[in-house]
Amino acid sequence: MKILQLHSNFIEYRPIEKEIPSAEETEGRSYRLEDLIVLFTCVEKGDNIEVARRAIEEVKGFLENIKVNRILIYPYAHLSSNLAPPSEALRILEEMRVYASSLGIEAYRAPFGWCKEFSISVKGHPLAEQFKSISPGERAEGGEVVSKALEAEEKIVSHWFIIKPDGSMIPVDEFDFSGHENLKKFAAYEISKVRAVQQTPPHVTLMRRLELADYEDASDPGNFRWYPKGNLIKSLIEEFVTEKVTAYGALKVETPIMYDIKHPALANYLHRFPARQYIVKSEDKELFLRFSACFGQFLMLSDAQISYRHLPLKIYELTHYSFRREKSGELAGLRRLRAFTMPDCHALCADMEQAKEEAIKRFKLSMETLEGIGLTRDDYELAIRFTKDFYEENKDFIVSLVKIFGKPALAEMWDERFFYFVLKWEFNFVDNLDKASALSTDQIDIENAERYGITYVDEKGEKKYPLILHCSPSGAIERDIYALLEKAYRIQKMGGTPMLPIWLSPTQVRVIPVSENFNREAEKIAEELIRRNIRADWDDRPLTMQKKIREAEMEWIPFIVVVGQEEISTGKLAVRDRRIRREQRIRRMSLEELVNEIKKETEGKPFKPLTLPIALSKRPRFYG
RNA sequence: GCCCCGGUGGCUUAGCGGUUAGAGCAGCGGCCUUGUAAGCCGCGGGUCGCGGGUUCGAAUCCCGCCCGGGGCUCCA
Repeated sequence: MKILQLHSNFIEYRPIEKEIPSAEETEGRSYRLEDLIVLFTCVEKGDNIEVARRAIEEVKGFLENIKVNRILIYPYAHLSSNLAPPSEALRILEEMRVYASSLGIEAYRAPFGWCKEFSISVKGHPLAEQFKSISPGERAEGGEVVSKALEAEEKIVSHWFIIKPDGSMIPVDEFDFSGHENLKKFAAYEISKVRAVQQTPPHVTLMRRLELADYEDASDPGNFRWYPKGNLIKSLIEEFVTEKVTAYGALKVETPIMYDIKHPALANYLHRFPARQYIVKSEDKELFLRFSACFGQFLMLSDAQISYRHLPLKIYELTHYSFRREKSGELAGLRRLRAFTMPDCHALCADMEQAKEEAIKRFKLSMETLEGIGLTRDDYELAIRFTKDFYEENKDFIVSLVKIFGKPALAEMWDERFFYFVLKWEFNFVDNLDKASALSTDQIDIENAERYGITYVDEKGEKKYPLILHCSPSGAIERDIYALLEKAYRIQKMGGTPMLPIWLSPTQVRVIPVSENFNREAEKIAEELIRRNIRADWDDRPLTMQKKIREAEMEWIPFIVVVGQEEISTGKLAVRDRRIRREQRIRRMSLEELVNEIKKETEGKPFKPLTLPIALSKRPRFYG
């Protein structure tokens, strides 16, 4: 159906003569209507009642906007070369009028099948003239790749339980959540999907104030800019996760970020994955930007020679970036982005026994990863999702995950399998707005080896399809930072001092001279700390010491060293330790003791220098 | 994507039909120079998100778009 929609001061029309034998009967007089929307409407082959109604619903929205409630449906064949038969067209036009009337719109229809003369006066505002095209069964426009999984998921029947570490499985509504408030929030979020908070997420304010990251208007929503401090934190976490995963034995690789949308193995997978893609056009090809490392790794593995002796075979990539063109309303600060950095580790396993064994290793790896980043077991909740069949055959395995986790977990059981996996678990963080987001996750995939032609040769020399585990031990790096910031905010709200883990603090030690006379000493101390691989800087700006301390505190710097005559004479530094409560916050210690304490605190974590000048007067402000 | 809310110097904001749009912070210039969360004075800086409309007159009212937030929905 095509509609030319005109916001008119008036229209006058007069039927002259019948164009077709089936024309409606009508008086030959002139008709005039004022202050209305005229809909020159063309019914096309295949249009149905649903199209008629949808057209009216769209028009109704417009009527409400411009505060008009009168329409004229004017049959107008010239808008299409694919006309519906006249009888059908008449039926649909009449349906439009009746439906409009039922919605309280004052609706008229010009007679069908006549040659008419008309005069019209169209208003001059920008919205006055519009063209609409409505086709039957139309869902998304623009020939976009819409996931079948998205549609399938709407039909999924889920059963919700809480599994306790002792193995008992209790329907969610019978579980006593006392002592498990966070799990209660998480379960409520997952099941009822109801939340009623309306405010900027705390981490968004913090990521800007701390000059970590910000929105970039010139890009697509959900694509962020990262300032030096944010980039440092992000790359430290990336390196930490990479070290963990490679220590676990994964082979680190790199694969392209875009793929041909028409590639046979990929086209199918696209439909099985519930996400929308960015499309890049290149000459006559269309490519989609990856939303995970799956394709690249699967294509690589399908070309590899793999023996049962190599299994379980682990392969890893840190996707910088993965892209998911989430609907604009779903984006939220660092919690939900369109471009994000995600570690993705696949494991090929010979059979379900090996897969379960490997899954347990990865489960532990994920806990160690999150806890290394700076979250504790209290900060995240476990969800396990599986099919009914899988549960019945692998109950012990599911319970063993909960046992390792050590807290009750939310379980979702599906009657049927809609996805490529039979089991999936995630660690979820619940934020200050009671929203839950997945961090670590792993899946047992029973479908993609075959789809991608990934095989291994077993003991008998036969080709077999392995099972594939898909794990992100930390989840998106941006989301880890979101969790750390939300956690810090929560601590502050409860009267504590917010801070980042010391290994992630952009400045670990700030040196402040009591006056300009001690600038030289302050600089020397900062330089010495830097020489010892500690991120130190010094405040050389012409401000009062009090103000410098205040600013250092607002930057969440873990250690502030004030240098004056006393320190020079005694050789002991006055160290303001952020981890300690107000009263005893200042500790006397030597530089050596300070260095050792930081080294001990950050042991086993990667180190990178901060790429900002050591002297604060040389630093630009990126925000505020 | 749909619905609701918002966008005023770099940041936080006042003004919400009627003078040259006002402030704090930051920046710049100067003064001050020893002890743990804001020292003092001065100066510069604004197509009031963008486009259109209404009006004698628009930051202010209307429409569209962009960006952000929230909700629906969805996910790492």
